[in-house]
Amino acid sequence: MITIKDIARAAGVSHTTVSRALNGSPLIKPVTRERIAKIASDMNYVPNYSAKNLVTRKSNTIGLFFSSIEQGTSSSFLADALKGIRRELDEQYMLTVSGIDDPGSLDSINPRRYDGILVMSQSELDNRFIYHVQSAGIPLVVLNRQLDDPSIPNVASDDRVGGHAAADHAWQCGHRLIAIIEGKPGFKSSSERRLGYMDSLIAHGLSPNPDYFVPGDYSIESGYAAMNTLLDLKNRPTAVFCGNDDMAIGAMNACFDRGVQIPGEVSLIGFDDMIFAQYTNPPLTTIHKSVSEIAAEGTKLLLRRMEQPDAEPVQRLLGSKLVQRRSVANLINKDGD
Amino acid sequence: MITIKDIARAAGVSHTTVSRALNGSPLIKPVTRERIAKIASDMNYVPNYSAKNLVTRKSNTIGLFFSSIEQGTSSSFLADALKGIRRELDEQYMLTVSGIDDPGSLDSINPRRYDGILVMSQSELDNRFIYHVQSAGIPLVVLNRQLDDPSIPNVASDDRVGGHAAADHAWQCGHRLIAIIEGKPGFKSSSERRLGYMDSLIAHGLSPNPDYFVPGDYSIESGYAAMNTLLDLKNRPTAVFCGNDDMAIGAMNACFDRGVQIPGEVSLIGFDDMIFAQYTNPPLTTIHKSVSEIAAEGTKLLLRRMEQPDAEPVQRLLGSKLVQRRSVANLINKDGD
DNA sequence: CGTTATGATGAAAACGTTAACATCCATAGT
DNA sequence: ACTATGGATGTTAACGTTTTCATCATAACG
Repeated sequence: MITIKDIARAAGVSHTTVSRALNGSPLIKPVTRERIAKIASDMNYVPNYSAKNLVTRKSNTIGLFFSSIEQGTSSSFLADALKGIRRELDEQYMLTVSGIDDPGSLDSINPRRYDGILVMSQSELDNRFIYHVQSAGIPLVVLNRQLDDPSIPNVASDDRVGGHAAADHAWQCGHRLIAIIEGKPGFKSSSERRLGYMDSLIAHGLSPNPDYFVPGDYSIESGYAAMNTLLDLKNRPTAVFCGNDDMAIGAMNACFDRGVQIPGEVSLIGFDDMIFAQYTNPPLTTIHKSVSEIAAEGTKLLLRRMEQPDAEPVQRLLGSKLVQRRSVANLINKDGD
Repeated sequence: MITIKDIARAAGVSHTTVSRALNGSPLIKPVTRERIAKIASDMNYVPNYSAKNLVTRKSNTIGLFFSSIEQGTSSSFLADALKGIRRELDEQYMLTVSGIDDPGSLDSINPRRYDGILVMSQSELDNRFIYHVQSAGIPLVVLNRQLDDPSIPNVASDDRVGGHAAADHAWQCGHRLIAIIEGKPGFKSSSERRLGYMDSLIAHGLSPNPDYFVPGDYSIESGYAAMNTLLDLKNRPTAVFCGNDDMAIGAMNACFDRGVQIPGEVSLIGFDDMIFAQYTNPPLTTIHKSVSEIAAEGTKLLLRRMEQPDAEPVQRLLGSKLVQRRSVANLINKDGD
C-alpha cells in the first residue's frame, strides 16, 4: 500500500507538502500541486482514512438509524432513504445503516464513531434513542416523524397538508359524505392528518359528522374493523380517508368481503403511498410522501449542522402530494374515474 | 475523550497493560484484567477505532453493495438483508450500504476501506463490479444470484427447487394444464425456474406443451402481455406459474380486465414473495425466498473467508418454499381453496 | 544595499492504539 | 545458594496522516 511518503520520495518533496497538495492547501504552488497530484494518481494512491481520521478527530461516517427495522412497514423506506441520502453525501463519507433496536446500538453511539446521525423514526418509542444521541453531543437530524421538541432538527412530510389534500380531492370529485379512519392515538401523524382533513371540510363549509370519525391504529386489521362500522351506518359515507395505506388495505378487504364496490359504492383514499398501493385492486389513490426527498433534505441539514453545531435547529415540513389512481369515484362527470 | 493512557494512569499500570487487558490477552493476570475493565467502564471508555484500525491495518467495516438500488424491485430486499447480516455481525463491525451504481462506488473499493464485501446482486450487470472487488483482493461473497464462476463464494436461493415446488403445488391441487411465464432471457434465475418447473412436470408424467411456455422479462407489463396470449389460447391452462411476483401482478391485471376469475377460472403462482404479494386480490400464492437467511448465511461465509482467505470458495443454495395464499384453486375438493 | 515582508517548503510532534522487544521478579531445578 | 525458566508488566517504536512551528528564498521597500 502506498503512502504520502512514497509520493514524497517520488516527487522529491516532503510528505508534508504532499499532504498539503492533495488537500488543496493554498500554501502550495499550483504547479507543484499539479505535479504531485499527477504522481499520486499514477501511483494509484488512496488515502488511509484511519490515519486521517485519527489526527483530524473525525470518523467520516454518517449513521442512519432505523426504527423497528424488524417490521415490514419500513421496508420500502430504506431504499428510498438511502437514495436520498447518497445524493447529498460526498463520496468521502461512509454511510452505515443500523436498526435502533439492534443489540448494542446504544453503546456504539459516540462522537468518535459518528460525525453525524440520521434517525428515520416511526414512533415515539424512538425518543429514548434520539435523546441519547443528542446528549452524546452528536449532530442529529430526525427524519420522517414530526417532533414536538424544537431543539431537535427535524424534517418530515407535512401530514396536515396531506390530510387536507386528501379531503380536498374527495370534495373535488363531488363527495360530500367524507369519513376518516384515524391513525394510532397519541401519534402526532394521526392528529395532524385529522386536522388537515377537518381544515378541508371546514373550508368547504361541511360540518364534521361525529359518526364519520372512526378510530384505528394504523394496522390492516383496524382498517378492516373501522370500515365495517362505517358500512353499518344508516347513511354511509361515499368516501373514506384512511390514515395510512395499511388501513386502506384493511378497508378494501372489508368492502370486498361484503361485496361493496370500490370506487362504485365507496371511494377510498390512503396515506403514505407504500409500494403496494399501486398493486391493489383497484390501485389506491393516496398521499405520497417522498421519503427520498425527506432524506435528502435531512442530509443537507445534517451536514450544515455538522459545520455549525450552534446554529438554530431547523424543523422542516415537506409538502405531500396526492397521487391519483383508481379508488376514488368522480361523482361529477359520472364516469367512475 | 478518555484514552487507554488515562486508564493506565488511574490504574497505576502502563497503557500497554490496559490495551492487553481490554483485548483479553492471556498475558494479563485475571485479577488485574478485572480491575482494569472495571476502571475502564467506570470512566466510560470507548476505544478509538481510527487508532486501532490504523495499527491493525483493518477497517472493521463490511460493505453491502446493492445492484440497481434505483429500482423499486429491490426495496423489500434491503431491510431483510440488513436484518440477516446484522444477526451474524459482531457489534464491532460497521456495516455500510451503497449502490453499485452510486457515483464513485468503484473507486472507493479498496482493501483499506473494507475488510469484506457483500454484493446483493440482481443481474449480470453486476459482474464488472464483482470482479473489480475480487481483483482488489477484498474478501467477497455474492448474495441472491446464482453464479457460474466457482471461484466466487456465493449464496442464493435454489431457483430450481422453487420452480419445482410451484409446479408441484399446482399439480397437487389437481391442475394438469400448467403454463409458465418465463423470466428475462439470459438470466440464470429464469432458466433455473423453468428447469424446476419442467422437472416437476416430467416427474408427474406431464408432457410440456410448447404453447404453455410464454416469454416475459420480469416486468409487470410483460406479465400482462403474456397472460393475454395464454388467455387467447383455445385450450387455456388452468394454472400459470409466473417467473416472479411482478409478472404475476401483470397477469392478475390481465385477468381482471377480461373478467377472468382468480382462482375460479385460472390459478396463479408467483415467485419471490415480495411484500405486496399478501396485499393483492386475491393474495398471491408464491415462492418465498428468505432474503434474510441468505444474507445471514452469506455473512457467516464472509467472516470465515476473512479469516482464511485461501479456503476453497463455497457456493450454497438455500431452499425456497411455497407460501400458500389464495390465488390457486384446489380442483380436488372443489372449494376453491 | 540592508531590512522586512511574503510565499513556499520542511522538520518534528501529535493523534490513540498495538506489538516487538526488554525487563523484572518469583519460583523451580540443581 | 545460584542459575535457568517463565509469567507479568513496562518501554518504545510504529501505523499514515495533519498541523504547528521553523526555515529559507525571493521579492518589495526605503
